[in-house]
Amino acid sequence: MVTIRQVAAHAGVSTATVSYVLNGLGSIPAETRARVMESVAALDYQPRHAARALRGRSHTLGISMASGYDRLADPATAEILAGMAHAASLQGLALLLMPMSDDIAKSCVAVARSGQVDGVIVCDPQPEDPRLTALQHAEIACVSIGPQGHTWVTSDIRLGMNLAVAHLVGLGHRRIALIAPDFALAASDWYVDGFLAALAAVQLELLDGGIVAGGRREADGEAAMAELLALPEPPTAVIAASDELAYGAMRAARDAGLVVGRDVSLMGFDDLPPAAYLQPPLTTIRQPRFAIGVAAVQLLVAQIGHTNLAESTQSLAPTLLVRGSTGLVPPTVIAHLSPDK
Amino acid sequence: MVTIRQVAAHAGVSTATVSYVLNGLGSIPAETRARVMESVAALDYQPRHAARALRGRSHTLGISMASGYDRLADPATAEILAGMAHAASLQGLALLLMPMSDDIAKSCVAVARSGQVDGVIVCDPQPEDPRLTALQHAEIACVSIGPQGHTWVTSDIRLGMNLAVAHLVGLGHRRIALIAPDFALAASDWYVDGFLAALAAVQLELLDGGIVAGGRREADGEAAMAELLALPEPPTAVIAASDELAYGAMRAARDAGLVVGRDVSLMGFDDLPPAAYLQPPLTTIRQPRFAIGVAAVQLLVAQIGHTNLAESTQSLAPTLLVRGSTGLVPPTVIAHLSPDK
DNA sequence: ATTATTTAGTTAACCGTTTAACCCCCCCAC
DNA sequence: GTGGGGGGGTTAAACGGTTAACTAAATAAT
Repeated sequence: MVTIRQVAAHAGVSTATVSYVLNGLGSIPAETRARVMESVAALDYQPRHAARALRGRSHTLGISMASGYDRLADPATAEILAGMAHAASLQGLALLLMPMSDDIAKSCVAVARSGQVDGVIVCDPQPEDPRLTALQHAEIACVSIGPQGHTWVTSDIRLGMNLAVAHLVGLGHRRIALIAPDFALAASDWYVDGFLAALAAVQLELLDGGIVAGGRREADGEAAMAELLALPEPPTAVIAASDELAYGAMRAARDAGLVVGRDVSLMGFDDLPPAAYLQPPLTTIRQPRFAIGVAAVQLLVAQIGHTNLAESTQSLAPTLLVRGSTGLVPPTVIAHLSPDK
Repeated sequence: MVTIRQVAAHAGVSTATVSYVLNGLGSIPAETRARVMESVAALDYQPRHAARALRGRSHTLGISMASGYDRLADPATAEILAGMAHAASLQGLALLLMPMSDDIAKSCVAVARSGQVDGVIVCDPQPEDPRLTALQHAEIACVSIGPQGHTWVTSDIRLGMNLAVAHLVGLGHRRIALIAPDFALAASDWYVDGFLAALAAVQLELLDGGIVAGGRREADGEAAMAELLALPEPPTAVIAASDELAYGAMRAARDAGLVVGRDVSLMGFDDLPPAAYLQPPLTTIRQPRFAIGVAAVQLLVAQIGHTNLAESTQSLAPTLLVRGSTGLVPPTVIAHLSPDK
């Protein structure tokens, strides 16, 4: 193991000089600098991370996953992770997947307090997430992926809902329903609020029974869609608050003998991998997951630099992905509705 | 910041005693142990990771992704990652996503030599991957995900191919073709070899033109399937070496007016998220990705412990997932073939 | 009764960097 | 000629643990 002392001896200078050269500090003339760099190269010197971290920062950001490994295996999470890795690499920072024990909040704070990471990105924060309160109490820099805590970044669900409604209205739909998300979700209100606001923006009234409780799983979407189709005056278009709900909704529609995209329009939210492969391919709102990862790292880095833990939040714009599951409002329905107008 | 010295003072012992208590070493009577633990709790002491790593190991495993963040965003990679996280957590180890620069091999070795990680898991190793040679040269413990280097873990493709062929033969198929994978893939030979071996095992001859060059992308699968269907005596069942190829193959079959699962059987490999949502749902060979991640961590830990870098490889068993894209061989074909027998 | 061993600790030397504080020499201004 | 200032370094004290080597007392063996 080559140490800074050996490099110093080889270059005929003190260890301090070597350190200054390597960190670009102090006033070192080019000639000395070159000599030191030569010795570094000749001895193939690699500074020890632990020794350096013992004084300063670790230059590592921690990623705290909610308990259970399914979150990490989730394609959506993976994309966020990729964004974080990208942004971190640009800054020369490493990312630490924090180990999780039974008590995540405790182990999460322990790793941060041990100085192994300079800050923490909290994934899938629950309302009143114990990790956030613990981290804040320990005065550790942290950013959450989702609207929770003092600093967070998330997808602008309201905007997404607006895009969805506008798209459907553009196709002639007037009777639009919403399959709501799991109410345990931190952003669940945003879907409903956003939907109502979007309807209001185009002066459309909420359908009777036009917002139906959904959930998280495909089966929930199926049940919700069945409920909507059983309505006396069913909607011509349905927005599901997640792709997974939409998968189920599509099955329910098909079971009811309807052709999705023709007889009824259906939209999802998220753009998960299967969306493009459904029959018909699912029109959906793509969440800016990569960008969310990038932004989270940037916010965290900013927070680590200036120790003022100023509140700072960011909602990133999702995008509309038009595929086959949405189409012009069926003519029969238009005929049926026109007398009312 | 509470240090071990403060804990020692509080408990009325030396720092050595505190260290021994915390690490479960030395001969410390229960009474003293309890007193120390009380002080630890009272002062809310958290050992500094860097200080501890400066002498011993870092208790962190590095994960090196091939350049480009798409790999990290890949659902398959995410599942492997989840397995690694699971196994690592059980051992109290953290996982470091190593930052990547232009020269991955160099930055990868640099992080390991800096002691920030005790070993490296190399994902998506290419044939003659520079990371592997560099790591080996630096005598750093490493395991690759894929058959490359001295220690690796991968899916047993040959076994998977056997399962696939056996399944199709069980349905009465005799004319089975293979859409081969990207030949740049480290395990590409295994698909072809495994296919041939599986045919031989049930005394079936390879169809004329029964192995067609595939690739990686969906479009490759589509072209390959079209080629197979244009054969004078087309196969009744087709195995694609990846789900992605199968997606394309399914489209080609549909475009040719065939109903997959009835007129022609189609299988994939991998079981990616869309597979279950295709029409019909894709019968496929599920790779044991989570288990691969677990095994990789275990192999790496073993290698870090005993410094003998003994070669050690592991092929984990994939499983057959029967869905709708495979079915009994069409009766017309049986009729057509029976005279030959 | 004396020696050997075990128990229960302590002391202090590391681990490899960073960085505040200092030093020396030369040049310049007054 | 002397004081001030800066360029180009050096010295040594941190940083916060771990652990080899040692000590002192108690217990066991001969």
